[in-house]
Amino acid sequence: MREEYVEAVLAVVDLVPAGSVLAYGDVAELLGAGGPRQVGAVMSRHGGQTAWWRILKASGGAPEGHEAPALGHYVDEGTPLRRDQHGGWRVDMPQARWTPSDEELEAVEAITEALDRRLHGPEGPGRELSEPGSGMDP
DNA sequence: ATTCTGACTTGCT
DNA sequence: AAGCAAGCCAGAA
Repeated sequence: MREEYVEAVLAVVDLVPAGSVLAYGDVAELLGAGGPRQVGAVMSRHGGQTAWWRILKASGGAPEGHEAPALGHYVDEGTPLRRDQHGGWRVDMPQARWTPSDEELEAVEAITEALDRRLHGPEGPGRELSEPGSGMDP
């Protein structure tokens, strides 16, 4: 994926306050680009330098393969958790899910805007130039 | 072009 | 509540 997308995702992650979380799909939706799997891919490769535990599955489960350290952070930050039987736990999504304030929403918008600009280029995506040799004439 | 894979989601048993 | 299938989006082989 493009480097610009990676930076946009990480920027959003940095916006999430301690004690709150966002699902992969939520980030994708805020960004208006890519899907849950793309966000997951970004976190997998570049999440190390961020508060990666604040981005997780929509079901409330911690990032695949990182449940132990994630739990430590959740306890630290007082993230709402729910116990389930057999000693399992999961983040209480309805409570923990981050809902951006107006200002925060503005910041998010700034990010998506920058992303669109950098992704589609300073020129609009609506540009219709036909490249030489791209003709599909029979 | 086709197929496989993955820090995902949702809908249906 | 838990398991399964199908969708979904991009990158890699």
